[in-house]
Amino acid sequence: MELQETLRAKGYRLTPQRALVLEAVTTLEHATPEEAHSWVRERSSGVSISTVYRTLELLEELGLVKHAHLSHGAPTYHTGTAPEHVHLVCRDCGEVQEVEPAEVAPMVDRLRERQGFVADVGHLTVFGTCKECNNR
Amino acid sequence: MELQETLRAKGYRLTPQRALVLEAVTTLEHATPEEAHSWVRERSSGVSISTVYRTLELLEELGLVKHAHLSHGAPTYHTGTAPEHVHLVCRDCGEVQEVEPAEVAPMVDRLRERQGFVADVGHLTVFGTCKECNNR
DNA sequence: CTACTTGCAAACTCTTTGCACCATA
DNA sequence: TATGGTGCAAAGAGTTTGCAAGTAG
Repeated sequence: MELQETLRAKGYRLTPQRALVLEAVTTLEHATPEEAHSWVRERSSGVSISTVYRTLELLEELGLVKHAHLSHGAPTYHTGTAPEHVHLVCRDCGEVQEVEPAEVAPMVDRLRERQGFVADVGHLTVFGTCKECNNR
Repeated sequence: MELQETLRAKGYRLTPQRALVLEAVTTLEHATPEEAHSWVRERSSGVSISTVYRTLELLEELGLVKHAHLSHGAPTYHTGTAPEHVHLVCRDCGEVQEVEPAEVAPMVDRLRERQGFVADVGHLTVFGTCKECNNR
């Protein structure tokens, strides 16, 4: 199993909790720590929220998950192995859309060329108003 | 005074606290609620942090200030009348750069055309690594 | 076995809210 | 003087941490 190896490579152990948290993030696709915790608890009721936080941090360090800020509150995690995508968050209806990095590529290229700044596209969240809300 | 009028137009009152908070944001250019509070306190020691939060929310509603998320923690406020700008935040050194909306205009246009999504450029923060950190 | 992990509870940071008193218009 | 505003303290989210007990390797 890949998780096992990735953990062991850095001296960490594979525990049921860690496997569950990773599975939660993978399954839910976008999960806050709270949501991941609920999902995990349905399978194994004793897992504490602290472990979820610790595990998410660990998985992120290992590159297995990434997070983005889609609201003012909690961050949302998604698998780090999934294709990168940019989040569009509508401030009126709260809807979250995912778009391909190609949509923002012109900006990324420009920033790299003119500012020497390399954008982390996978972490990018654009706030604004969606199509539906603009037509109201 | 402009602040006075803007407030009164919506039935709000001009108080010394409100004037101070706006002045803090204008002077500091980028201030977290905490930083604005400190600044205000140097002038008027009794002002409470709750008032700062309440005032920032109010000023934002009036369009006099805007906020962006430049770190995982507190939001930073800046005057809403200043020219819009995009924030580039380096995750290695923490430096915050401001660039003109023109830098991201191609992305904004593309999102509007293809997704019907109107981006709020003034709120946009791009995380990544800056020129200096890339050359290390 | 033993070092790494976990659960629990407490602590912490940032922000919001209820309420009695205060001050603007 | 009538609202709207303020300070204070307490309550809430979200997150982190110390520590004793548990467990993977």
